[in-house]
Amino acid sequence: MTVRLFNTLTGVKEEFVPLRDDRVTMYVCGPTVYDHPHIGNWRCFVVFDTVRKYLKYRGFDVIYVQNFTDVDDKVIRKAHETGQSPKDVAKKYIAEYLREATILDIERADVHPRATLHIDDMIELVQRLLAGGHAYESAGSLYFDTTSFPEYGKLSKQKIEDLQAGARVEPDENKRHPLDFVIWKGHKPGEPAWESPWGPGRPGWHLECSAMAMKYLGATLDIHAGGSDLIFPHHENEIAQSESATGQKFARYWMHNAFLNIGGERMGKSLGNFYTLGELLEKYPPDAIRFFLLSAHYRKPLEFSEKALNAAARGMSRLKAVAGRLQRMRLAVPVDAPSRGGRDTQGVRGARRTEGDGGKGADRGEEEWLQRIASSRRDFEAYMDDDFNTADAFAVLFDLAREINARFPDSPSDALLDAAIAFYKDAGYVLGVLREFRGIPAPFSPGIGTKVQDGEVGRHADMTKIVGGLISLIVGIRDQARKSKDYQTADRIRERLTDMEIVLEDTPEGTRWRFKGQ
RNA sequence: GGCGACGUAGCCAAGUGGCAAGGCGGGGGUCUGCAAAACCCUUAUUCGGCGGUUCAAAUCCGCCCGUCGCCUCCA
Repeated sequence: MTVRLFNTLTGVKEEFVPLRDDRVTMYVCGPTVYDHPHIGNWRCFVVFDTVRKYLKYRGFDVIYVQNFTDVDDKVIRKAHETGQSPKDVAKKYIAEYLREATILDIERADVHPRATLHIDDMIELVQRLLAGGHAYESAGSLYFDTTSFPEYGKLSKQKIEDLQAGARVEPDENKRHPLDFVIWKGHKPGEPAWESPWGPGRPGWHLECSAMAMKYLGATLDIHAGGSDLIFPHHENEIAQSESATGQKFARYWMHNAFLNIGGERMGKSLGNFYTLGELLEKYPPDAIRFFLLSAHYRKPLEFSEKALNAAARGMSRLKAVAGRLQRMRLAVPVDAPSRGGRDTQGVRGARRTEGDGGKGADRGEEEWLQRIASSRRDFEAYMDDDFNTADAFAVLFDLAREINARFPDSPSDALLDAAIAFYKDAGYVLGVLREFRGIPAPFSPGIGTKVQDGEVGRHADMTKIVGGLISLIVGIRDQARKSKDYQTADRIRERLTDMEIVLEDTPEGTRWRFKGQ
């Protein structure tokens, strides 16, 4: 099987074949660093992080580039509003982006180029366009001449005439054609400017992606991705510029994600109907948020609601629980009395008893279980191969989880446990969930109620330890009460802890506690 | 006006020709000192509406209704 993906350029699902054997070059349009991204923005970053990871899982060496737009109208406006320099604004929000991306288990790009550090590359690109007759100077600015690129409109499937018809483009006297776009803006007072052969100014928005993508990934990239709002004009313009300059195809596969909706409408900064990651993290664990963002196919709109987030959190909780069980089985040392094989399978016997003999409960042998794990992995791959169907991929994890909870062997072989654990770890890596299970420490524990703040990380780690110790102490006291049949006291303690979102579970192996949702 | 999506159970959502995934929620059980967790059973004879093609359609075609996005900064 091979990976198939929907290519916006051709409008169909295609087999994915990278230009160079096992190497994939991928460019994803990154954030404009003037504020925190909202959760709708994060959908894009999470989706393409997942694409990247799956391609890596598939054995491709992925070179992933994601830019930071650190000079544009919004950055400049923010700077004026806050009395900072545009540079400081960008610096702050780049740091914020990277911190929040880590929380969502988004891997660092191989290169995170910043527009302001690539002015020379952009000037060079403008010069090539000028030399090729694709650009012209007008009133101190430089424009791309869209009529010089016959294929203009091929990505958005628009005809130049149609675009003109409805466009509410404010007439720019300096443009020869309404669709022409600025590639170099002449200097205006109060704006940052760089020297250029055409005098001081700053780069146009579309130019940076072309220049930086080609600088790090070559004239032709395998995958170029972004939100579907970027199809036109941003990506259309990138194609026009890049292909006019190089004469080569700019990107072979274009991928675009659909929006996150709220109340049926697109979540957006300007509409004010957005949630930031920080807000959601106060109520939901990061992998629940990530699961939610991947619970619909990336090309379909996804409806945001707290209800949906809650559902995702509960679901993730189940997945984490089964992963935890597998891990405890793997780590368990056989100190228990041999007569009691059941390690963490409480309820299993009862379930079997009530099941009667419907056949469903028939025990599988070791070999059959290994095959079952293998078939889950195959299903997972088949769904991901099909244009990254994360919704179905998650369904595979849930199906297997139920079976494991219901009737996994009491004494599985190491090989079987390893196979099950490896599958959940691999799938968890690709989908960006089950972080603790994968051995990656959580950036923070939401249940403790401490917000992640710069400089507080160390202190918070101590708090985690202290709180954990205190809970264990209280749980120990409660267990004493239970042993002496003082259930009134035991229940009171449990109720109080439950009120604090600390869940107690009495099992044959003793009492376990966890934060709600964990 | 041009281009492009979407409408599947209470909610989120997969499925694009062969008897409707998965998650959450609801109902009923098992287990438990009681819980929690887990498991079992159950919860859409039906996929916006009406026609058509087909042995067979949520899936293809046509029309209609409704919602949304892009065409302007926007993930």
